[in-house]
Amino acid sequence: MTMERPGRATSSARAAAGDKREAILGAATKVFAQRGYFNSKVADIAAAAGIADGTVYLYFKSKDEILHSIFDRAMTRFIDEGKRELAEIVEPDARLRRIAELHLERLGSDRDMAIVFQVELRGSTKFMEEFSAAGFAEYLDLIRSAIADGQTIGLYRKDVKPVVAAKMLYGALDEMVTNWILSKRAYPLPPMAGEVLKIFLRGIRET
Amino acid sequence: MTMERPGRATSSARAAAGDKREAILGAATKVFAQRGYFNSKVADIAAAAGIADGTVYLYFKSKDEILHSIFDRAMTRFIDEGKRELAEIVEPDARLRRIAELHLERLGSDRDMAIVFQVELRGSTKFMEEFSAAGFAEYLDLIRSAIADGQTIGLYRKDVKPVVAAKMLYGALDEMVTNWILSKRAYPLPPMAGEVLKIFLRGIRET
Amino acid sequence: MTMERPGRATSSARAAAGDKREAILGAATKVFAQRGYFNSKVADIAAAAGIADGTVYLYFKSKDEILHSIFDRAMTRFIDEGKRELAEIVEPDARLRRIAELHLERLGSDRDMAIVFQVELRGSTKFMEEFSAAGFAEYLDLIRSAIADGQTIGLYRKDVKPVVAAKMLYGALDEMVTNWILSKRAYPLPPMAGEVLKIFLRGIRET
Amino acid sequence: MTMERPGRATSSARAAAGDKREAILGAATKVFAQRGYFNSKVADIAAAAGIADGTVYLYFKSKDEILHSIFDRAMTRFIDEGKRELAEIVEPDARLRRIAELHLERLGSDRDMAIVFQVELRGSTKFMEEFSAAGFAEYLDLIRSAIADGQTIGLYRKDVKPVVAAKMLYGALDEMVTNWILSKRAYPLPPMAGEVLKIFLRGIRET
DNA sequence: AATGAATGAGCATTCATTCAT
DNA sequence: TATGAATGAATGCTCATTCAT
Repeated sequence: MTMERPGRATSSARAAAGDKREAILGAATKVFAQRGYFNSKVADIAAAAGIADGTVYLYFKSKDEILHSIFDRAMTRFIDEGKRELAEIVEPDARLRRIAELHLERLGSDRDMAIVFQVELRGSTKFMEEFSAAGFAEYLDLIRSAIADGQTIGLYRKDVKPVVAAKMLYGALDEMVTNWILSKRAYPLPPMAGEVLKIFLRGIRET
Repeated sequence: MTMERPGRATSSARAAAGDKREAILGAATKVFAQRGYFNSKVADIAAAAGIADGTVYLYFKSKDEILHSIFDRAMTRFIDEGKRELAEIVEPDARLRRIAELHLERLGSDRDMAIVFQVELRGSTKFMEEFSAAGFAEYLDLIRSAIADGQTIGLYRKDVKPVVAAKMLYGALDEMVTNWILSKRAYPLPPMAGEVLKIFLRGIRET
Repeated sequence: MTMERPGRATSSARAAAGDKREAILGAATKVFAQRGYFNSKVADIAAAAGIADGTVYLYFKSKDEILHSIFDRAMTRFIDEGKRELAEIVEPDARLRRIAELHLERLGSDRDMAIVFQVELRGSTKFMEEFSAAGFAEYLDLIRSAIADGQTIGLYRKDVKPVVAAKMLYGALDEMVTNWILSKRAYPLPPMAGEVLKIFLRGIRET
Repeated sequence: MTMERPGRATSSARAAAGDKREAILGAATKVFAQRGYFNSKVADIAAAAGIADGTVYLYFKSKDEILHSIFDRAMTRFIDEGKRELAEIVEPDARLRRIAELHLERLGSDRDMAIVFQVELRGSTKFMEEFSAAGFAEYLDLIRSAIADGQTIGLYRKDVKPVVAAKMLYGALDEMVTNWILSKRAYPLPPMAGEVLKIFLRGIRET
């Protein structure tokens, strides 16, 4: 990683700017996941990224901004991918299923990232409020509208509030992730989507 | 205040000691809720409790132990109350309903405590693991067994795993609390129990 | 300094608060004089005062505040003493002479303090402006009014502007101090007052 | 800009080098005057000079050397000009007058330079000592010898020490400059020379 | 000569914890 | 028990300087 063959040094150095930012973000994700945000030193992150302490500040204004960037980057990716994946799915059941699967696939594919999302990002009301205001509201609305659509076409019960049902599904998925993180056993997370939906969809289905 | 007549010193001191311990715990809950665990100074807690900084260490070994004690105290109370309340309820639906209600009533009645539980206690995997190992497992099992009972008597579907269903219900309730905390509007939390169960119970019911 | 005989421990501890503040101010004056404000570490000051680093912050909010306090303390003392000394002197020549003597006596009696005043306090326009606005204006006015008085009674020439003459005297005294500080030879500063006045008073005297 | 035809490279580069050195010195004077030496970053200077940070080090060994160079350059200019201007003036009064005028003209014509001289160069005893040893001694001697000459020809009092009188004049002029820098009002500095001399020359004149 | 990304030593300040009274 | 002054380890961030290109 540090040593490069001479012949490739130039192209490698050129790509370095973006790479280094990514390296810091990756290192920070790992470090935050292991020690927690407040217990992580900037020096730890720099060391994990293989750079000098001061270099961190060429790419981020503060330790706090690193945490925010981890969140922003992941959220942007997640929402972009989500929109693309859901673009052609109109059937409510299918949409909710895809949402749930994506949720667990995404977080289940990167344990460190998941830990940061489930644990570190919640360590302060300040951040949670920002999180709420940012991507979360949009995400929750995605679920809510699918449920509302299902009600419109008579697929789902009209006596449940779509917002509440959406929060419920989100909360259930969220709990699956948290449990997976804390579990000592290593099991695949995505299959839990089916388990949750088995109950949830029956619960909101019109009889 | 410092000097007591010998004859009464012991009992009085004991009562005072308990009171002061409670005062610190209460003050800490408020302070942690407002500023977050890592941003709270022991001096803040002492000031809020109306005592000197050093006195805190006569009752707690460290700042960390205060957080733990807040959790332990609340969890003990919650579980005790839960056991008492649920002692005579055997019907699964009713048990789950009572559990959900208690969950939201308890946290909905003390916003600061709720913030500490929903936010601060999750700021570190270390604590979450301890939390998991401690009361949470027991709590989750309470839900799980009610569901298993429901399956046994043919009330609930046998194709859902009780553990998963239990986590799902817990996650849903948990999300209701988190949303309530972060919401700018002040609404009563307990009624959300009904909303959640409306979906959940239908979702696990045998048809 | 650290060890006290038991019998005096209490009163010593009681006096400690004021003493410690003084100790820090004294230590800082010495350290600033030796290394310069910007090159002095708070740790240096603490060490020189025989206390722990953090203790400094129990008495001062910042390194900057220490410098300000050195100035304030000295200025207050100087002005108080000046007012007292000058209270009964009305004759302009005598007043100017006493002012000049006090100026050089005061700074000549504490070389470190003098260095801080002549060198460190001038290392920034910011501080010089504050200095200007604070005691300096008052001090200069003391000189100015003595000269103006002299003009009124026909002792001093009316074709010189009192403000300019005042600045001139101040500048001359100031230069004596600066030269004294930088000089390798150790000579008494106060006698320079006579030398300066020999020229100055003749310069402004009505013929 | 970087590539030059071989034939012209040397002279062109040499000129550019000198220009760039000047540019850095000019930029540094402005920056130091505004923010103070210790609060100025080398990056600020480079930016103000329109060059890259690293380029500064092709012309100066350190930040400190820049300050020294500013001083050296100005002092050399000042002394050269002084010698030229004073070459044909032998009459003591006239010499002192010309010295005072030059002093105030020079500093009064470049406020940033004046600030650096009056404020920044005095922020450390170390520098002041060097300053003393360098041009200042020579400058002071210029004044002193003029006064001594005046004594020899019976123009000035013999009971004043030429060195003290020289310091006094210097101190007075210096104070005029400092006051001018700190003043919020913008007034011409050179006329103050006359005001100062009006008093000073009378003060040293033989009666 | 010029660049500017990278370095890493350096430091003011905070705050959990201790302990003499 | 209670106090609160004192401690000193800990750390985010800055910035003069270097050096590969």
